[in-house]
Amino acid sequence: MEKILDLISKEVKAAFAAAGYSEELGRVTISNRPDLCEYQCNGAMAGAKQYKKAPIIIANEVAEQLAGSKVFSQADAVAPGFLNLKLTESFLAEYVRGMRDCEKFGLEEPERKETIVIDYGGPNVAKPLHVGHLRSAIIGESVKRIARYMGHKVIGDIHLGDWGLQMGLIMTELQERQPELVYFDETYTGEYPKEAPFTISQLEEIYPTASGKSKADPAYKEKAMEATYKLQSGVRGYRALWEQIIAVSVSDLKKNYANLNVSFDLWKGESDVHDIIPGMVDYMKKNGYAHESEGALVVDVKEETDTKEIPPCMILKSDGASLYNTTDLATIMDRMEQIGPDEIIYVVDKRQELYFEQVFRCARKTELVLPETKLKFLGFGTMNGKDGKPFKTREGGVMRLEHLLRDINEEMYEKISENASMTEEEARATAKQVALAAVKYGDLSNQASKDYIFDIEKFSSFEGDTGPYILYTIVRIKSILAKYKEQGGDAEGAALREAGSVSEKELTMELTGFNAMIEAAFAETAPHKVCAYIYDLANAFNHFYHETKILTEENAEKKEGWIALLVLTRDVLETCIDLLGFSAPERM
RNA sequence: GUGUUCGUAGCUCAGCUGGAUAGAGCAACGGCCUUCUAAGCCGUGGGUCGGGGGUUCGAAUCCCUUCGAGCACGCCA
Repeated sequence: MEKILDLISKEVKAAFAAAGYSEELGRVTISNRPDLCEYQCNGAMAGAKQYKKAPIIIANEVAEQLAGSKVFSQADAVAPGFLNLKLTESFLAEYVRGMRDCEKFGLEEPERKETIVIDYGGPNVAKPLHVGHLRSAIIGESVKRIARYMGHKVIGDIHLGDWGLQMGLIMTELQERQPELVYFDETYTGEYPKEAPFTISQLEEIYPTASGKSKADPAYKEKAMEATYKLQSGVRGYRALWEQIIAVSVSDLKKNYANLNVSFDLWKGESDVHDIIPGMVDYMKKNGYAHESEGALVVDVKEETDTKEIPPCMILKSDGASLYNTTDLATIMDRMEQIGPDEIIYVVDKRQELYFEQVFRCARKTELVLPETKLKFLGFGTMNGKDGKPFKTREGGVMRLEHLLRDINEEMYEKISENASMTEEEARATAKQVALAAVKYGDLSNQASKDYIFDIEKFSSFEGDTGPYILYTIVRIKSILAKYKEQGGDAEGAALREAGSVSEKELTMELTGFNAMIEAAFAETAPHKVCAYIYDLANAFNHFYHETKILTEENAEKKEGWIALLVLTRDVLETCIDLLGFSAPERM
């Protein structure tokens, strides 16, 4: 379906043309003076100079053309040259009926279905998820869902940190503790045990211990580097042990991400591209892209238009070892070969922006990607505590994601058990659902690129612009619809009718903005636009709700129309929160 | 130092592809529950959009400048 603003603009453009002016002036926007009109067009003022006429004269001429329009019940020229517009109820009802009968509420399929890889999550194996991983997961998941809803083919890749020195450190520490393990016996040729010789909590404790030891003890570090080398050169026992570490860690990560309602299509990691790195480096050397600088192998990525010196992209360190750049470039190469995406989006801490700029330029220059391949950096800001400083536990340490969620779930459970009469089981489940909405909405309603204050009291509050408020609105609608059905009504089959009150019309108009909002949220990778939209929609609904007694309405036709409007509102709201990555309970 | 992002109500944030009187939420104050969930709704107060200059019929929005804050800047990831 065409977006409603385009449809209206078409009408006004025709009027401009008929009055002898350029069509371009007829662009319509949503009114910023809702007390005066619903939509407005400012083209008369823009065209005043070109046509050497007072804007109000132009506006009047256009308004005359619009008289008797089936779209506008009102089209007034107002000083100094605004064109104030109101829609006819019939046009609006027609549009909203079309919306309901469409697959995705009138959202059109994209002209070209693109393949998009979204790189988010980025946890490290054997390290617990902490609050720093929260934003990438929440934002990435939402961006993925929005792109998919748009009709694109979207692949979410977690991009695990599963290679390199950290793995060597863990294995070294394991060897210290359990030297008798067969993995370390290089003469062993048999099968390795299926059961891992450690649990996830042991693993999580081992890494920081090993990391600490290697800093204090050079010999220990040497051993870790050797272990890393053995792993990377494919020594059987080390590979087998590494696989165990990955397996234990990944199953724990899956559990944690599932609690966040986040899922990945690919669980690829840095290790997956290890084997293709030498070939890539050769290719860069042979084609003259890479050269030596201060002992390291680099690719220059400066451009003439730069306002600042951009350092070269390093491919190999002066000791010949690969580094993060190398892995990321190899990952791009791998993705181009395996998937061939039109676009890759990185949902990463914004502090890495310059780094990714280098990588992107390097990938382009070395033709790892096609000229038309889009590489997008979606940087997010820091999650701060109420003091405005990076979020910490009360003790000043890094907060584990698990603990954060546990605390919020508990707090929400207490609130819910105060109000509602539910079984403990239902209250627990509802609390979890509401808590997730609180956290996600709290994050996503801010622009991703900005730092934000993680204020759990604010987010989980039942008042104001919060996730719980959105859920509450949905639950209200569901409750009415359930009662309607109890009375024998057919809610899903109810027919929409023309709006009979201001609040009903406003709610309807809010609904019509859905497709344009989704397109904007996708184009700008901006989930916060979805939040802003559902907040307005929820407000419009609650306003309507308080003015309208639905179930007690005598006029059956009116009642049915309202029910139909509620069904559509519920469906749009639930679709939107699904795009944000959470869901609503039946009651709360 | 260079670059970059940002500065909007007491607090947290929208608005920024230029349009009328700059919007929400929280906090404060005042109303509305025998009626579909008051986790709601309605209202009041609160602003030199950091300062200055420019472009424009018209600027929170675009340009310049200045002050302040965060962040980044080749062998970490």
